[in-house]
Amino acid sequence: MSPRKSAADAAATRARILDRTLALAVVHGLEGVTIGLLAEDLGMSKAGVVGPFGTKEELHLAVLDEAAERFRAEVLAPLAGARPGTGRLVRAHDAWFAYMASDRHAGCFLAAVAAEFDARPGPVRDRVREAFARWDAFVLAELRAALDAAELPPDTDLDQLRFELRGITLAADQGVQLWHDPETPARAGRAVRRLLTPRRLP
Amino acid sequence: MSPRKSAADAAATRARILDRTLALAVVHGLEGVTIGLLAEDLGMSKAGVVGPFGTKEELHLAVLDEAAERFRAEVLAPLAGARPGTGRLVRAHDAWFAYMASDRHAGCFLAAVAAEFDARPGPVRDRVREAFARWDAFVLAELRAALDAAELPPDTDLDQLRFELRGITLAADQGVQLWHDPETPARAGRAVRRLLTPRRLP
DNA sequence: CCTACCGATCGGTAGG
DNA sequence: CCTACCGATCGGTAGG
Repeated sequence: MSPRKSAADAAATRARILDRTLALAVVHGLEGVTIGLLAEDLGMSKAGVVGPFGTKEELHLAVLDEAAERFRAEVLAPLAGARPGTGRLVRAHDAWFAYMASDRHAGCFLAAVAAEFDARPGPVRDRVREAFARWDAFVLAELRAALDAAELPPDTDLDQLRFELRGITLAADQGVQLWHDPETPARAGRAVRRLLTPRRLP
Repeated sequence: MSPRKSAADAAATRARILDRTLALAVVHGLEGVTIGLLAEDLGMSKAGVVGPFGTKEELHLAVLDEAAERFRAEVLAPLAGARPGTGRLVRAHDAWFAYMASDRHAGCFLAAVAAEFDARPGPVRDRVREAFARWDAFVLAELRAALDAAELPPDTDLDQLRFELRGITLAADQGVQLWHDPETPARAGRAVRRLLTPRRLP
């Protein structure tokens, strides 16, 4: 407990811990962010770091939620008013690619944790799956709207398209994170357009 | 040193250690395979595990080479006699997707380590990059051969195609590892064909 | 390739 | 949110 602090102070401390955990996890992986490393980084005691969350795993889950929320706020929220369909889906991907290339890596973080925990059943893997499943649901809804609006050929395999869009985002993630290729966002944007823009036959 | 063992025995021990390290790293990540875990799994002492390699990092590098060699032997070697071009490139991807769906995961392992170490400069990241760069070189050579044989339109952006093929393999990896979707290899194969098969205009 | 051991660090708790 | 502390495990080494 923190008897000297108000509820607002406690929430601010929690937010600081989540922010640094996210930043360190991008480098070291979620499992690599030890309580000790985090305590030193924050200039706090280990007990102070774990306290607000209970256990390291609860902290992990809170960081995943924080990353998902940042991603939603930065990539999806600005498009809330636009009309569903290929146009908004292309812009959503462009926003993601720009977000990747910035120094804020919530999306890359989720992809990295997906790879880190894909063979380890448990609440962390479940939470990452849920984050990806929410994105998939968004993509499929946009594709269905596009199909209804005849922006895509009527026989389009939407699941196939969703799979290929996922591929482009993962390749973009690798292009940014592993290769530091500055052309990645543009290349990924072109790939999305190749997939979603109907081929006009001459 | 192991004064009671012949050189052949020493090599067999080394191979056993590498085999188990690879299997455990698929689950726990490369950093998650501690010397103690490995020693218990192998029924050996920690000194016996580290000895043949010197340090844990040398063991890591040896495992990366082992994975790259297995991948080469299982996916690329069988296609050595075929003619370069889109046909062989499609078959190489199909072989990779089938390999993913098997219980042998050297390819997935390399992708996982790429994500695990992409923000950690050092020899491990360098080695993973080299493995991916070798695959990229193969892909680009096939694409150039395809272009020379007019299997692709003359204005094809080969780097763009290489990027999109990388995306398909990463999406396939996630489909198998995170989602356990049995349709993944077929779906990924279709994606590769959509990309490499020239669109015949009516 | 084993035993025995090293200092450092792990996640976490008791108590304030 | 801190100090002080717990047993367990970390990577690695000395010596055989």
